[in-house]
Amino acid sequence: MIAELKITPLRYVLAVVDHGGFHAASRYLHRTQPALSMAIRELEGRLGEALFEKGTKATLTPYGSYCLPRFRELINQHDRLSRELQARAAREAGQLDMAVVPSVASRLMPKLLSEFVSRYPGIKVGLHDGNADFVREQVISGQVDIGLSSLWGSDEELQFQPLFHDEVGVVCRDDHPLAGRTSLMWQELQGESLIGNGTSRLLQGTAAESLLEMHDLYISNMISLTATLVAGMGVTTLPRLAFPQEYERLRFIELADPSVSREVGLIRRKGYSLSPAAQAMTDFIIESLGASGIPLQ
Amino acid sequence: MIAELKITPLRYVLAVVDHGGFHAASRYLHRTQPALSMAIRELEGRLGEALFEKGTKATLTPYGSYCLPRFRELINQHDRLSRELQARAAREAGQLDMAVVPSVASRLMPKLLSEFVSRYPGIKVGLHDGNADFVREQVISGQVDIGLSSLWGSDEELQFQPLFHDEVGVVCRDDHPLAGRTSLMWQELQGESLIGNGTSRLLQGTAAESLLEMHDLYISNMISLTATLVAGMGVTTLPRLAFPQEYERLRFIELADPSVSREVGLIRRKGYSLSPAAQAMTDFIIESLGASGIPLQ
DNA sequence: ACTTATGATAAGTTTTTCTTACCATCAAAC
DNA sequence: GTTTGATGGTAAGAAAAACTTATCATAAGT
Repeated sequence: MIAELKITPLRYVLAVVDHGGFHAASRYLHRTQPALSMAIRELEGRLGEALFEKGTKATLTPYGSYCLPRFRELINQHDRLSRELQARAAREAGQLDMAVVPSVASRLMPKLLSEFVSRYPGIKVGLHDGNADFVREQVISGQVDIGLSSLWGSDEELQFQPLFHDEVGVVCRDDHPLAGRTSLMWQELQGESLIGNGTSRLLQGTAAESLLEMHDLYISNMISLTATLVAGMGVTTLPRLAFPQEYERLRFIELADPSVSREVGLIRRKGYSLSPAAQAMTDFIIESLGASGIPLQ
Repeated sequence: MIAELKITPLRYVLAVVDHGGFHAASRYLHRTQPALSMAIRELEGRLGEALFEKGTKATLTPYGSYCLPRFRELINQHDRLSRELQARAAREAGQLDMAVVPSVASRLMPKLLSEFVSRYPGIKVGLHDGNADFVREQVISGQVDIGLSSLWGSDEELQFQPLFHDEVGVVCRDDHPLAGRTSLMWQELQGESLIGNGTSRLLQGTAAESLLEMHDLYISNMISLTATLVAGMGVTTLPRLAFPQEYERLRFIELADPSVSREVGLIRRKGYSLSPAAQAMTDFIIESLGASGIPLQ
């Protein structure tokens, strides 16, 4: 038979000792003195030994003296835990990991993260980037709490919350014949040296699908792709967010017909709720991107 | 505001997880299922975050998964403490120190202790021996829990529980003229070479008091005293318990007139209660010595 | 479709905890 | 020496908490 030591009576014992009496302790605890007497007597009954001497003064027995620091220790452990768990629930502490596609990582996350950490100083964020399949995999396996990417088709295991549309356009060097245009139709790309990349599958199922067959070159790595474009070896299609602004010689021209876009949104496991920290990030992202509409300049 | 996490609802959470559901857990805990539902819901309210998913299955949320091992840890600490304190109260564990005079240490304690440790296998005993003043000092200062000695006069700080009378007699070598006697009167010691020792003050206030003035020699150390007696350099007075039986050539002769004795008993601090272990020892000693009457053979 | 699980909810009961009111004891103050 | 103001303990009833019974809605198994 193991006695259930409730935390409250232990606190009463500490208070009586610390304040030197039942009355003083009762004032401190906002309880009446008999409440303490009875609770402590109850505790003594459970333990099978008196904690306080019978006399008029509130003096500990040797057994009580032995118990006191142990009570204090248990209470401290309790309070520490309670505080920690409450802090997590209140988003004042915690940890979250998210997986995002590179375009989001480089164009969206810097500003988002800096605002997030200043709003939630206690939360630690882990950011992992990779292509859409990587993001999907990480979310499904539970390696990360949430993902930021686009999803093709519906997924049984995932829940997708759309955030914004990212229009696909053509990227070429500034001396290319099409470079000065603000928009164009897919037919105008006939005969161009078109380079495929990881986002090319966005064209599948659109009027521009036949462009996919024109690929002489397929480059998945973004650095290689841009270097190739800068070298003037061809053009490619990219969502606007994935267009690397930092290259002066590259131009982005909207694809007006057909209008092709990917839908970027939050990805999470279906049927699972989020950790408080991940929920905070989710709410924060929806609030940030939802309010400002299109997130890019 | 720090939330008070009661131990019982934490146990409920563990049971639900361990048994894979509220119903299974309720059977295990001998509670009804709504009791668990409500208690856990209450706990979730305190923490400010759900522990279980809302769906039909009893699945932990990520927050719940985070909490679970911490709940388990707190409960383990609680149980360990509860068990330990109860074991002490039940005298199944603990520690006690006692101070005794050398005669008690060598003649009484060996048997007493061996019986005590077999009766209370969990209790550790520390035995410290010294003269009556040492015992008194150790008890008053709280260095030891109890003392076994005789007390002269009443002491404000000490409580004395008499156990038995220890008669004073004369000790001499087997070739001494008095050696064959079974009892004698103090006058018969006139002219003898009387050696004083730590117990000589027992004669104070008795008819034999004048013997104290006859001391040519005073030897406090027992080994030295016996060596001197064995050397035939004189006689001394000792309580029977202090008479060292292991010396073949020494004889103990009762002092019939006046009959002088010391009262040996338990000494403890007045107004303080004993630790469970010390109480066990006290009870044991009273039971052992009280029943058998005179403890010596 | 029917049965049998699951957990949630509502109302009422039991148990626990606390307060009010009072008592006994002790110590310092008048 | 009595009085006063502390101390803590006790008893009865009120308030709060925990639990049970009864019932429901929903999902999964047959």
